[in-house]
Amino acid sequence: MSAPAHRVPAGSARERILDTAFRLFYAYGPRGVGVDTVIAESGVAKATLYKHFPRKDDLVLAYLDKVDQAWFGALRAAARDAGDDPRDQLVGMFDALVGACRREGYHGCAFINTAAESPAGSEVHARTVEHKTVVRAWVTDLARRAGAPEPELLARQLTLLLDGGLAGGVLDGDPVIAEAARRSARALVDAALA
Amino acid sequence: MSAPAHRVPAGSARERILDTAFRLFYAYGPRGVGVDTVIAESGVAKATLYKHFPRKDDLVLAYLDKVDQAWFGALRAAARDAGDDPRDQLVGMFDALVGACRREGYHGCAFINTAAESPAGSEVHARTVEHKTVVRAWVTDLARRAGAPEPELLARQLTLLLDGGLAGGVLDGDPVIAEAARRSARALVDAALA
DNA sequence: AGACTAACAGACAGGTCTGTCTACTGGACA
DNA sequence: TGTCCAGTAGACAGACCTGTCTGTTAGTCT
Repeated sequence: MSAPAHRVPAGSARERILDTAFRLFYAYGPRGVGVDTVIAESGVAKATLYKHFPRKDDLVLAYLDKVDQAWFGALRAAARDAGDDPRDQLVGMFDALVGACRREGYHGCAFINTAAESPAGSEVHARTVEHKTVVRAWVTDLARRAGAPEPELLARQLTLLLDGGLAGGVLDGDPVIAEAARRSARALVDAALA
Repeated sequence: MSAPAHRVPAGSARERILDTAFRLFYAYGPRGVGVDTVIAESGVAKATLYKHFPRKDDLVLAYLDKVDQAWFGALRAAARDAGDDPRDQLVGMFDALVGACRREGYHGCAFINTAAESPAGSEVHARTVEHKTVVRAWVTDLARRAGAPEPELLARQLTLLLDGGLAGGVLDGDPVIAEAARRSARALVDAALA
């Protein structure tokens, strides 16, 4: 079960690279950060980086997977914290957005930002679509359990608000945006389940 | 009043450059298009481009101004077409989003896309904030005239929907997104003015 | 005719980027 | 002791990018 002991710090180089890439890519966008910078900041040799991530794109995709885990996790945690009623959970997930806005270095949606600088048919694009689809499916399920007559529509409306709140974050992380999104969510949920 | 006749085709070179930049920048992002490409596609000499736009950034800013005119113009036109009631205009402006989604080559919000690939304190960023502020001020005015008790909040909520709809456009121009935004707008306007 | 101006054509410098390659280091295992 | 392996260090090729500069062409005004 335990990782082979002779393999030094269990992939520490890979993790250092990915952590550094996460930080830099989010702050400046993948295109705005050269591999040399990632190498320098993570204190790793170039050959090591290219061994773990043969193309820079592989590193970008790994970065997006990391973002997906973090963001989707935050959404589910916020929904869970809102109680047992799916109706409250649909609104409560917006606390993840409020929290994100408050975080130092908040810079909007990593997926949208990355997709914006990637060619149309790229893997990055596909991965982003996949992420958005998974999140929306989860929200749709929540809406269905809340008893919404048109769960797909409500999910679409709520994810639209999420995207809008995240997109605006590229400019400033004003929490008033997240609050407005939260209040919109409440109004839409109430209207759908009236 | 008329432009000096001796000045050949009235800045045709400048316009050709700007039109080409508009098309290419929107499709691939300013960073994804080199000045050499703009030169080649607009059939202009390099010196001519750099005469009209001393730095590439100047061209990017001119591009954003063009986008601002087009998009803000489309929003106002859609609102105007919705009738005289400010309440209907607040919802009607979403027809601009529906129209944009349907357009060939639709690729989301040029401002957000460009801001996503620009450093934090850049002129591009400032111009984007300015654009969003102007649009929101206009929506706020509409909300006030519609009699909303909290026009700033309603405007924030509606522009959030606009941004969300536009942001999602980087991935696909599914008109169902714009329709969902429109229906959200109706629900939010009704809820605010109930 | 002469001066001016807008634009064309394209070489060039200097920098950055990705990705490859060689040579070396030190620990783990047989 | 010898082999393997992950990692370090850094040179290098080749592409691309911005911005500058030189020289030429053609039309317009005086």
